[in-house]
Amino acid sequence: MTYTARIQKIYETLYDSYGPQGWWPLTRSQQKNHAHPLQKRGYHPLDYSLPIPTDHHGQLEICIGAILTQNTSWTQVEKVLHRLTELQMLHGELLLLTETDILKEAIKPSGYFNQKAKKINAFTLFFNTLNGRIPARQELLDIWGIGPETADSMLLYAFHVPVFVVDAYTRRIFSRIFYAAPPHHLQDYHHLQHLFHSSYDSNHVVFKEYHALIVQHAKTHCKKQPACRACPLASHCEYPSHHASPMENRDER
DNA sequence: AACCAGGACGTGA
DNA sequence: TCACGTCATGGT
Repeated sequence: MTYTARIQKIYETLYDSYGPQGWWPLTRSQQKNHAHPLQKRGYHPLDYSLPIPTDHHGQLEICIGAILTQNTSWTQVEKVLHRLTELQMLHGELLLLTETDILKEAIKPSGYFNQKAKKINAFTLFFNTLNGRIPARQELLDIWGIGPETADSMLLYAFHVPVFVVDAYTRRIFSRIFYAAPPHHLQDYHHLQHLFHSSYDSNHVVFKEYHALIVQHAKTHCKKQPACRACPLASHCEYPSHHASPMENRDER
């Protein structure tokens, strides 16, 4: 079985198991149609058109969220985004007028507030020059504080550019799935990204859903200490789960 | 009470 | 290039 076929099969399985994820969450997204009853606020499953290109506020919110969530849990970022919304600070111009100390205080719950305030400022300066234009990937990477994952998250979820987002979860899950016969350079961002790009033809819908499903799967089953019991990917995975947890750190102590 | 969370940057070899 | 230290808060 080719890697492409496996990548595609794994996507189908994840989608069947967890369903459409409705990423990226937007605080102001009012879902049209009748949404699923117990759906979390802000998520918009099966609506891949959000944010619409003229919704600069939504675009900015996603980009700021992408910066804030660097090495930080999303629940902390949600708190900050709601604080920023109530303070009416999620606007490109107002954000730059805000005192640095005020901004730092507002984003404190999401951690790294000194670095992230600087990153938000650097990005907002650039964002305000866009005027609705879609940025090039390299333009984003040239901004201080924006690396490959943050840039691709912005491109995919705020601007609907078909790029696959690789994160720590992606590496963890697929280093286990390809445990026995790993593709070369599985740890490298762009090599891993290419594996997904070559499996789909610039499909922003699949890329949005796939990354979100990976996050969901990493949180429920493929955790740092894996919970392989009832794992939906068990039949696709080469990781030797049966002697996983107790023996893993046997050389410690 | 360590460990983890939707990374990126600066440094030295 | 690349491994490693640093950045910070809150939840488990």
